[in-house]
Amino acid sequence: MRLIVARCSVDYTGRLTTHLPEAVRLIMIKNDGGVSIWHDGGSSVKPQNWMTPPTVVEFKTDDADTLTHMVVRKRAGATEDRLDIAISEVVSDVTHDMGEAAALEKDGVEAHLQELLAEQPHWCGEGFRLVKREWATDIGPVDLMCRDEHDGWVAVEIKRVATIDAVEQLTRYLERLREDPAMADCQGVLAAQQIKPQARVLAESRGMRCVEVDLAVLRGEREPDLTLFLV
Amino acid sequence: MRLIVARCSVDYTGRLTTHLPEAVRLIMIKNDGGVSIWHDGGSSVKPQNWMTPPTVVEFKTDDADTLTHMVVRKRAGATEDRLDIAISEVVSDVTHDMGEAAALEKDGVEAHLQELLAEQPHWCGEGFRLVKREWATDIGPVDLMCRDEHDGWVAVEIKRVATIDAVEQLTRYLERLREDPAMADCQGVLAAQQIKPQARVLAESRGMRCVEVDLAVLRGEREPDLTLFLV
DNA sequence: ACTTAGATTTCGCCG
DNA sequence: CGGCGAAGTCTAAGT
Repeated sequence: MRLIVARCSVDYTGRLTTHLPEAVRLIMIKNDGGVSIWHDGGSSVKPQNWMTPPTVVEFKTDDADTLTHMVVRKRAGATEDRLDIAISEVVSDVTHDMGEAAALEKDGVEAHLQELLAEQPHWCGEGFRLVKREWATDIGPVDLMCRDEHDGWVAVEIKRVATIDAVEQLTRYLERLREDPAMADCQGVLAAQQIKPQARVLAESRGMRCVEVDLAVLRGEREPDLTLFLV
Repeated sequence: MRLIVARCSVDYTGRLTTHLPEAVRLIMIKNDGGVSIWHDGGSSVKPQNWMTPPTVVEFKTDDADTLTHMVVRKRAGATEDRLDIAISEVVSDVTHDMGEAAALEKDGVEAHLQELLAEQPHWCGEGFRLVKREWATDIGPVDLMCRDEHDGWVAVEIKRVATIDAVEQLTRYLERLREDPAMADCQGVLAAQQIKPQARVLAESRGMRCVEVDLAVLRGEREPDLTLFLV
């Protein structure tokens, strides 16, 4: 990884056009050709400009061998994406070998939530039993297909954060499932760690039930809130 | 901006839990408290771990004054987000003053497309006249509200790339608008630089018209394709 | 190769 | 401050 701190201005042309006035910035160049440009202000997680691999990076120097321009190019279909970096002063220029990649291990994303709810479907509704995870339909898989206490079919859509899009998605699944006479009265449940108010309103107006689930409770790390039962 | 290159392992607990095995990485620390952690492999634009401001960053050193741990904390509602960085070797540790911020100037995003179509609504349909941009409904604003050559209402949804979500969005707007008897026969138009095939099929099955627009033509930089008229 | 859906999405606007 | 829509979204998985 090469890290250049330099006073520079940057122009990008590609999907859109942008310009960055001259300032001191960090230019991060990865071995795979990925380039990102950072300033101390602004976002901590999103660069001011960038180009993802595969790229061709060209360095231009003056007579004194000082870096004066960088051009980063990428083929983007018929046209070309281009990052032009004009450098007026190099403050620092170092390269570090970081060795091989070490992947990030995650726990607690939507897939994990689905596993836990598949094991404990009763959190989706009283007496629910799991029939199948990832129940295939021709418009995509239903996260959980269950039967309720009266043996009725229930399609469960799982999100970490449920927005109006999740309601639309579940609506499409239910429309399709109910075309089968055997599932004509299939119910819908939206299960999420967080359900946005508008999503809840839309879901309930369409007769779906909404369930907010707590990851810690699902993992058995914490008891569910018993207040309601104690009153 | 402080740039630390170090052999380290990282644990994050917050919205989810992650672990990064030991490797040499770049730790970028901004003056506002934002922290991001980078490796040479993987994404060029997204850090392996990060924490956005406001944060509290704590540096721990051993007897020889060598950096051994960093803890980055952030209040996140009731709980706390935490980034634990265990450092076994510091390769480099430099700080650069980058001066004041320099904002990014953009051109060519959806807002720009909307401006151009608002000025030249005939690209959305023969004889269209603009009534209002950002026509408010209680489920969000309609991009353009127009009247067609027969004085009929038309709701226009604008996207850079139109997917099935854009069709759903326009469908919701039309449902809501048509509840008003005066707009009971309001039509829908989906205008975009690119319309995905599945979105086009769904839109047309719902009686919406689809229009692909060319930014260069809208800007008057290029003549529309005249082939059809010359044949 | 293309499409779909998730993301610690992030970011910005508007109420 | 919360919700919603856009993003040069990016990225991984499935077809």
